[in-house]
Amino acid sequence: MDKNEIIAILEDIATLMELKGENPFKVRAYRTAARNLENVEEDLESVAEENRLHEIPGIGKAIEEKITTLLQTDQLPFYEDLKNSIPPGLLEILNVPGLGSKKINVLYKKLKITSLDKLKKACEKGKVRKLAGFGEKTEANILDGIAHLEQYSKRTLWWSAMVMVQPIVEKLKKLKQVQEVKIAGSLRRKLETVGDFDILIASSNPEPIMDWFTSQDFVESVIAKGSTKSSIRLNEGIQADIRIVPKEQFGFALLYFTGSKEHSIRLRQIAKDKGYSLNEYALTPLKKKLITETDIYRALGLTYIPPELRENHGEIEAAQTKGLPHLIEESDIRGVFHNHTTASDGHNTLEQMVKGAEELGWEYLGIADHSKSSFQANGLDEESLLEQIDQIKKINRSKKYKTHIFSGTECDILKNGNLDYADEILKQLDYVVVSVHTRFKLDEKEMTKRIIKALENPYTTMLGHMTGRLLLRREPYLLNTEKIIDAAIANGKIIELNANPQRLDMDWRLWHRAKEKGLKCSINPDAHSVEGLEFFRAGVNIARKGWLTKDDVLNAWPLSRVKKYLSQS
DNA sequence: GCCGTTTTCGGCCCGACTGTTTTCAGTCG
Repeated sequence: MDKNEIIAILEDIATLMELKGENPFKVRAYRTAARNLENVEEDLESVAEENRLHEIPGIGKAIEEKITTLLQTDQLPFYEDLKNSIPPGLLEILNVPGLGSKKINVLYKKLKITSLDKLKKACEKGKVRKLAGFGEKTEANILDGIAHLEQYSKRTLWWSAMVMVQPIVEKLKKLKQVQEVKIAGSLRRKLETVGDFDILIASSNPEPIMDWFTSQDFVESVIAKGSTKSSIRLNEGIQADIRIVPKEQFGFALLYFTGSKEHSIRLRQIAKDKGYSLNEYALTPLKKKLITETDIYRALGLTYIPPELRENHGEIEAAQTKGLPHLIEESDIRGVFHNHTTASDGHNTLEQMVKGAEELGWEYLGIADHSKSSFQANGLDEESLLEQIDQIKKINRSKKYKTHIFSGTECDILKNGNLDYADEILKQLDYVVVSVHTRFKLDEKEMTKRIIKALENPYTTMLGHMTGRLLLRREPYLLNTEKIIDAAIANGKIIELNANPQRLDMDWRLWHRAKEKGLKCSINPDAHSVEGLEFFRAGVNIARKGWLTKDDVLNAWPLSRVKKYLSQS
């Protein structure tokens, strides 16, 4: 059993205990343990074998025993008993907004409600409103919640979310009562997908803003409306929360509503250790005026932590010792490598793509059309590829564009780990991206071996979209990421950060440790059109979440350094 | 269930909004 499965079980235990009405602090202990386990980068089995599990924060005697049992036997009687003691339907009821463990317990005990379906019927018959602590409105809200559950429970890609929320922010900025507007929450932290939108406003006159916000065309329904906080549902089905505070509290509120929750909890603990209390309005009893987030971090003995890093993945410790990296920025990008043209499945010609890159001010652009096995993507046969190489040479020589073009390929990794072109072809290219496009269902061992073999090919430059995941659509294929990262480093290969908003692969959670081990990154938009080049911005967001600096990223290097690197690799 | 240079017992982050109540519990972020 691997770490992720154990994390899932610990979280499950927490939820089940919550439903049983267990001591909330006990419940929290399991959640904390699960969360802290996520941050463990060592192999869990070795840690367990060396009896060091209890050294992980939040893991004491009881949870250590449970993890050990799971590692050794793949099962946990305690967990099985817990599951058997609770009707599984109660878990899905937890997803109904407004229903928590207490209310669900009442429903279960008084009305024998064990599923969403039974809950719906009880509401329709008017039984729920008669329960103590429930009423007509609660009943109506439950019915409403069930109706929307399926439709609205989905998360949204960060990129799509920004498209929805930006126009709202722009309109808010124009209201005369609004002094300042900022997007907060997971959107500000640039998480790959978001569940809702948080917007924060500074104003001394909130009522007109709330009236405006809750009455616009983009509002499907108003969930809550108060003088400082309101929640609406957008027509697209996503919840948007707006919070209005006086200007002097804006920094505190921004910090608080940016989160993450885990990061905020750590900050509060640090404040408490220093004899303060931190909330979304102030750091008390400190009298000194703290205006910005930087001021607040400083008062806590920390350097400023960029929102992307606020995940409690070691950023607090680093900020205490002034050890945070100088994160890569959009303006550091000097070109991109993984792009397609009409030669394979792209929508724009080679020259249109180069012109697009030139307009972005880039020094270079890499062309990597599909290889011959990718029939579905009109992959190039050897002859067409050689023609393209010639064409690129001619354009470069003509100096028609300020942007230098590199000849590459996105070469399929065949089932056995061989590449789709022979070495004689590959060696004529400036670089080679290798990717898996077929046979996704191999088992973990075989897939890992396959990819490592491709990384061992001397002509391979970088690995494309490592896990093949499509966010909110397709799970990653099975592979051992640790082994692949190690193999890439051992062979001097780069791993791509595919910046397509649906991919963002390799995941940011893996980058911090990988870069410390020496892995280099290439932020690649996987553009299939000129507009697609813009995806590099989503890639930079994720690179920042992965603690990457411009030195870690090949395509933030100047042309001369890139040329030198590619000629030597 | 975890944790401890005040503690091995008694805490554990904190505030707004809703809907139910007549002063507050539950839920949420």
